Amino acid sequence: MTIDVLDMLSRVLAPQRQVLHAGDVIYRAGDHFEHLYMLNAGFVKIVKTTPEGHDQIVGLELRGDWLGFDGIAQGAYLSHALAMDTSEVWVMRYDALLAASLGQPLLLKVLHEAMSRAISHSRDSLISICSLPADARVARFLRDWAASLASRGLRTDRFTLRMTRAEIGNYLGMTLETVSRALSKLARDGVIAFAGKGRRDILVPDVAALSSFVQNEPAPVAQDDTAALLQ
Amino acid sequence: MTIDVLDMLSRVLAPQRQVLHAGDVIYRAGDHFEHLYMLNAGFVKIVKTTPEGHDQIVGLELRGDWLGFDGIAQGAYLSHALAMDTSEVWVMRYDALLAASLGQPLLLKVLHEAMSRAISHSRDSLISICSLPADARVARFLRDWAASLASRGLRTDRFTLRMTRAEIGNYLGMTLETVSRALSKLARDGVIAFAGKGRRDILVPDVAALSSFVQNEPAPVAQDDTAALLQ
DNA sequence: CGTTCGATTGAGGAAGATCAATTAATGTGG
DNA sequence: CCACATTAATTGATCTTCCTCAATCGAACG
Repeated sequence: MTIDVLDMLSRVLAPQRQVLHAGDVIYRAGDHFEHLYMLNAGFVKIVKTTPEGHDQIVGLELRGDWLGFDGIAQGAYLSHALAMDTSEVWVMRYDALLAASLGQPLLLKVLHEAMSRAISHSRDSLISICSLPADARVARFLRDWAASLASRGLRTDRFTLRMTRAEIGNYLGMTLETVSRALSKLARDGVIAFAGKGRRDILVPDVAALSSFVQNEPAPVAQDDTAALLQ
Repeated sequence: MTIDVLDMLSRVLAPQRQVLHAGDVIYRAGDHFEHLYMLNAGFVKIVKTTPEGHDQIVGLELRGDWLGFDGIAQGAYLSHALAMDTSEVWVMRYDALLAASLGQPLLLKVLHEAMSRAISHSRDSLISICSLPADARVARFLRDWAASLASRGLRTDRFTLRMTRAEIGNYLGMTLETVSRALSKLARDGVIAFAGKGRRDILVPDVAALSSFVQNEPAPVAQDDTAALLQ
């Protein structure tokens, strides 16, 4: 389905293609907003610098993902987009996109659906951080990653984390040590296994086991179950 | 500025107005998506039920805010929208909105800007939860609330929290006791004060003091400052 | 006036951060 | 190809923050 979108964009807009290498910047916070990007290959992280000067990873994007929505509101991007691997983005002027969407309602539809998904996704991240203990958060991260790969037709029983423990921890709101311990525990429990020499190649024999690990973690932090009913 | 948007929507679409009372449901997760809503008055919370069955507040909306974006992607809402006070929403069919926007590019512009802001806002919430200790998170919550009121032309030196400690804690990812302790500490430090008999009326003599409290909290949890530079 | 709900405050405990040491993988210059 | 430097990852030992449990207090309401 994301392939359809790529297809359509390619046909309707014939966008300029831009090849990137690990470390390349696609846009930076503060840059004048003019373009949206469609990631056609590779791996991109979205980073935001906090007022206190720390970097926080707020998104990890793969093929078929849009980049740059956060620039629309203020006419400037509010985050950095950085290639973490050899990647290809399609560069599209926002105004050209809007113009094209007048004659191609489907284009507007996919654009809105992508923005809607982006809202839901960041809300889900929030929920994950608020309501799951560290181990389960790491498990959920791996499960979501596997699901991401699956939706793109890639294998999910074995994949390579192309990021450091520190980056994973930053993304999930915990320290790199906690990430490492969580991964070790998951491996000890047989939910995942390591392949290769470095410990970035992950084997997931059973995605369902990962999911049930997320569920069965004892600690439901949340209170306020009456929130939906009261007031 | 949000007034302009309300103005335009009122003129262009003449939307149906719906009055709500505390506890009324605007939409529920799973409901068929058809409408977007513009909140013209009152106070609405967006709640999502986690797979584990707990409720998490993912948004608090005031006058000028849109409701329902998360329904676009899947044709069904993914969250509940609940009035927390007497409120008025304008009900707009999404397809009518799109149709109207063809002849009124400004309409599409404000719609996109609102979605863009929604993405940025939930990312900012994530950052707050990931990178600030509990006290600072509460301080930031109050500061953001004051800023929200200010942008709507309301007074910021005194306002009423129309939610319980449990709801605030749920929204901020901490327990109600921690919220209470944080508020007590802020009051002890003179950054805020309580007015009235109940402890929901907050005095903020100096918004800047709140902000500096957020900044000066000793604990920068984040590591991975090299994230933006490496790889 | 008692009941109920929300808020505060205290004491103890647990999850995870911090500090520190070790090992493994990668890269560099000789 | 090897010694050496560098970065990433693991693991352990403490320490801090915040959660949990519990008691008290206040306000609102019938």
